[in-house]
Amino acid sequence: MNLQESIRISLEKAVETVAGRHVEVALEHPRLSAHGDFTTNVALLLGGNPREVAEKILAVWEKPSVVVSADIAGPGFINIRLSERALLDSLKEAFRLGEHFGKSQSFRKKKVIIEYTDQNPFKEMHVGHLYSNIIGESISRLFEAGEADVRRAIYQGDIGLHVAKAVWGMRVLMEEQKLGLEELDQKESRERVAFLGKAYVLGATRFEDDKNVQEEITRLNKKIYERDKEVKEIYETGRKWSLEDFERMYARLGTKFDFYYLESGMSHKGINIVRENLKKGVFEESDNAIIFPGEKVGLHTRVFINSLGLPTYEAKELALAPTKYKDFPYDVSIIVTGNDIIEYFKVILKALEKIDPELAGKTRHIGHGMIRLPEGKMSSRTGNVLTAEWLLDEAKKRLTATYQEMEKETADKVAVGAIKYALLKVSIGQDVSFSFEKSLNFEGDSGPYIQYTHARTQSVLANSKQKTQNAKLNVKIKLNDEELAILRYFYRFPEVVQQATESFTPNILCTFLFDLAQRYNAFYNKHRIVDAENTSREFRLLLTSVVGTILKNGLWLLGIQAPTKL
RNA sequence: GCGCCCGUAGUUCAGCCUGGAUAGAACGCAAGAUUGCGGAUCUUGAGGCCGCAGGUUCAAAUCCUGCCGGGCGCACCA
Repeated sequence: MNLQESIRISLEKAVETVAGRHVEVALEHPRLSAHGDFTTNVALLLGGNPREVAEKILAVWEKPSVVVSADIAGPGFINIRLSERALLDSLKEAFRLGEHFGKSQSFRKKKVIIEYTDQNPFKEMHVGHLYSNIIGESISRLFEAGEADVRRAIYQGDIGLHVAKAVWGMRVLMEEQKLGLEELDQKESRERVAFLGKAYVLGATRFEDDKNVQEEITRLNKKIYERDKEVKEIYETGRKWSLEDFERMYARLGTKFDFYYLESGMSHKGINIVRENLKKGVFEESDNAIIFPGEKVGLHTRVFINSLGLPTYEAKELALAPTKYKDFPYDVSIIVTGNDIIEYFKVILKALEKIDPELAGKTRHIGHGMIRLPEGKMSSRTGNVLTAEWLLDEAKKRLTATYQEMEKETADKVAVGAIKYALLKVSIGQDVSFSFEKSLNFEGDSGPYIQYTHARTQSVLANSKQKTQNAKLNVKIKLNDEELAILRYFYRFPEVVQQATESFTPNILCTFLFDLAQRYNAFYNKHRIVDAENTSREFRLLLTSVVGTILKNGLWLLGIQAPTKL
């Protein structure tokens, strides 16, 4: 914000006079509002008695008019307080910007590609994929708010043993239930994928238990690779069901992909890249396989092409990077996956660094944690898999049971928002303990609470006879401490968005929105009762309008819908 | 054994990258106010050797080292 800039620059000038050299001044927002709007520890860094140094700085500082006071505190911090006028001006500025408040040009014209979700056809979306999706979508939107040119990508494992297991299971189930492909094809999308899910579990279970089945599935796997006539139709139909159902889910989640990459498309290219670089000495041969000797650089040694000459995940990943670049010459490439493959990615990036240092330098891997459900148990063996769909439906079910008057469509938005918020409010990389009770609670640090507060602002504005557009702020009014407290808080929004984007931390945005919502509710709860005397109507409406916009924009950045009525 | 991540209030988590003031929230708990309820709302409060031990620093939850405890990964699955 240029408010902050002007203070910093003038302060640096003062410091230069005192210290005789240029020193960068870091202006921070103190944790306690009693410590002012901005604070700096520059006096502590210059040497000498910090309090004396601070006094000297203050003596020569030509304060911008927005600064009303500056004090020395503690060991030598300089605490700066802004004038009411400055705070009110920032409110008006935010109001003027409206929908643009929080947006910036920080990433203007930067091309950013984000790969996330990475779920596999023939299997249902698991809660882990859901988590990846939620993070990826939010990061995409954060970059979009900075005017980056963003493309969303998904990489899907459409081939491999898991597919063969599912296809095998399909055939068995179809025979048992005397159902044909056409018949199944008529069914609803949800039923079809439930069938696929069942088929996969059957195949996976029997694969473990029965040697004959194991051989059969292995043979089937090869046939799928070769697109053998025997399996072509069933494979392609199953894949179609899967991919169609994914779209239904993406629509529900509010996400949409620009690029779809299939693992089967990377095999050939991956092999070529590895073989070429084998000659250049990037890779080595060992036990008939081609490996990357990661141990030499403190990483794991990994196989890129196995002894049968087939590319592994790593080789395909090497092919994916240039493929993406060809489709969209990016400045930044972000890949979101579970943190269990962090070590693999380090190896892949190291290999890529030797092959194409530029691409490697643009790539950033983000590993997220696992979802823990304390109220239930995880069991993938029995078919009691925790699917994303189940999680969303369960949340919706619980919500409608408690709030029976809520419209179904709204309930779904709130349920999805509740889950998204619960997952985004903790830092990426940590495991998340998910609790329905806490996530769905309309009180406390939850998605529904933010959505509720947003809806409240909209209803306040709708009920007010006075149009906010015409609201003129009487700057002569004396604001009380509460009012100032909210003003001191909300104008940091653009800064928070910026920080969340740069460091991939949507959780700080959650914290901010929650704090703001709390302050607003506390303020409003009082004044709808007391009314008029202590605060001006214009001020309340203007504030409501700005807070509403921030909550709306903030929720959008998190990928959460903001209904105007709950 | 080696590598990576984690350990903060009863619980779930921020804060650690970039060291600063009294370590913050939420839920839960306790007390009070109000109320047409054992519900709702508001106010206040209690609750912390920041895993342990060293080191660096004017200053350490934060940086470094060692240890203890937990999770994950360590060559032809993704």
